[in-house]
Amino acid sequence: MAGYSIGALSRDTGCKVPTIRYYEKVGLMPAPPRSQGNQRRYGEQHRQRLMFIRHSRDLGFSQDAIRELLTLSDDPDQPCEQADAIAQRQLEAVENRLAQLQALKVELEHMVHQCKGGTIASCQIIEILSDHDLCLADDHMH
Amino acid sequence: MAGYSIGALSRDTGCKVPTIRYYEKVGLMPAPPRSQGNQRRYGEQHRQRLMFIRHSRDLGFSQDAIRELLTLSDDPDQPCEQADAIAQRQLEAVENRLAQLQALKVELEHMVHQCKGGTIASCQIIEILSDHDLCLADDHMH
DNA sequence: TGTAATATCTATAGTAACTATAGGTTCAAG
DNA sequence: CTTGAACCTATAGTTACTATAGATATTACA
Repeated sequence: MAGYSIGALSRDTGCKVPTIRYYEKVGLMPAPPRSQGNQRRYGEQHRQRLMFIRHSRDLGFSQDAIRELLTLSDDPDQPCEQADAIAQRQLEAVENRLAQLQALKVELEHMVHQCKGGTIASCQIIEILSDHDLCLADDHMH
Repeated sequence: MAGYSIGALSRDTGCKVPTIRYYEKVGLMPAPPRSQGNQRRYGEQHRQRLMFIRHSRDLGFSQDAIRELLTLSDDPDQPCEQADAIAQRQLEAVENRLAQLQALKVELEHMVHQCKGGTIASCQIIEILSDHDLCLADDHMH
């Protein structure tokens, strides 16, 4: 019986076995042929597709975005504007998240440096968390 | 009947009504007294506690971390080492995430700038996503 | 005081993106 | 041919909420 087992595919791609089955269930991966005993048998095109999915996930693309990208990549004659737009959106999201985390880091550093030991009664960390006015930026995320 | 309604508390704290009920269910907020008709009635101490929770969430603390922090703050004579440790841990997590996002941003920018329009067949975005070797850092997160 | 609009109540299910578990079957090596 | 690892399905759990449905309470206004 030719083809990778799900475990081999998993080792090959770094994607866990239950995750591969999950991707099949949600339709990111096609249902592969089965062995006589009903076990999944994958081929090269499955490996490619799974790599694409993992790489996209690593880059923070959502399942929905990946679904779009996969549909696009299945149709090589389409203009690539849409793919570009998806990537642009992702880039913007990442940039926003970066800015938020930067602000957050500053505030956490502030909290940590304020704490000089002692008891909770005088703990700046608890105090800062209790009183929004004591924090540096009024308007963190959302 | 004295006290805030859940809606008033929500407006006051910026925390959605179902979220307040949810916090009660998971034990972050205590069950408040009820009106004759079984509606929740909150007081000032509830407002304080909810603010603490929201602010902590905004800073990215997990529910578990907040639970710890709340236990600490309920016991003002404890040394504040533990609160400091929680904040430190949180700071480290934020720093790691920042580094990851930086790498990610670079790669997305690379992808986006490579794309010069055209069709999917020649689209660098799809190509980079398809072939891990084309990406800048081999080893993004996890 | 009556009524209508708004707010609240509970319980349950859904969200994203998986991970873990239980209980059973198949495969590959010795 | 046996045994242990890998595989199968189905279901439940994770985090931190959000949404829904159907019933009751409160409040504002006439």
